[in-house]
Amino acid sequence: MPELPEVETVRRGLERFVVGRSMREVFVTGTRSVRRQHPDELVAALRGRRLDAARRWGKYLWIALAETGASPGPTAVLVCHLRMSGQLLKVSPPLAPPPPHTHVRFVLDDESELRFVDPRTFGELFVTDELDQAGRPAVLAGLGPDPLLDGVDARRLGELAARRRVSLKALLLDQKVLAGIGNLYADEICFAARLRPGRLVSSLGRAEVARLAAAIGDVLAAAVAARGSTLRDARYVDLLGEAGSYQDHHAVYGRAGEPCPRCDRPILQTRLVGRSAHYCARCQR
DNA sequence: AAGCACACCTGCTAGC
DNA sequence: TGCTAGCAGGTGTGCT
Repeated sequence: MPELPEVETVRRGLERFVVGRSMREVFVTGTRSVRRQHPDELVAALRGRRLDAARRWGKYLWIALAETGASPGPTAVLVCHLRMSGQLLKVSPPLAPPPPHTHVRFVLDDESELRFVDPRTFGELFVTDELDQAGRPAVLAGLGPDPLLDGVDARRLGELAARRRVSLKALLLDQKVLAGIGNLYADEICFAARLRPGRLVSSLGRAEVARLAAAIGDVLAAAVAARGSTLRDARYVDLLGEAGSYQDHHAVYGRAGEPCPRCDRPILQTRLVGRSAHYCARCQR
């Protein structure tokens, strides 16, 4: 499931292999992946545009568009969210036929193709020209700070935690609090912070909040360095189809019954805010 | 106001 | 062996 580290890895791939190219043609099939606007509108906004930059905020990804040749036209961006099963893949010639669940194809000016593949069709693409002063899509204004781009403010986190009656798991998953953490990294962060995912956040002490803030930054940075997590069943791969390696460093996620890497007691699995949660009852309080 | 359950999907897996 | 029910989860919506 693409979360911040996976989306960041895809972004870096776009920056390296796609930025600077132009879109020769765009093909949209099906009705699910482009649903905020008519596909014709998206195609018209993209055709002939140069891909100028790749940016990210939480799990949202976008590509800044520029006119080719002539003076810079009105700035617009192509926004993408991979949700559960979305992939952006760059395929160079000779072009294999698009795999099943390929919903959008961008033909680039070097004869390569960027593809949006998404079996579960939760992911989406849209074009917008409504940007804030920092050049971010205005529709994303509700997102909280990005832990990687903005850092984690322990004081703000502590103040938020003090006045909310939710579990730590729910707080970490709330994209208005911090943007980019999903179910997998929420569990890994809780383990690194030695806090149970079910802990009520209003009960956290100052030292515990400090541990939490540090763990958020540490876990996400390590996961980005490992190019994200590719699970057995999940289909996350980077722009060129390469798997990540952070799954080899998971302490708790998907490891129910296996020994805790710190104390050897079996990892427990439970259910919290409708999600699976994994933790060590001895190491996490 | 804020927290919660549910819908949206398809592929995989456990269990019969 | 073959079928099916259940599970996986990010976000938006609607209910309590």
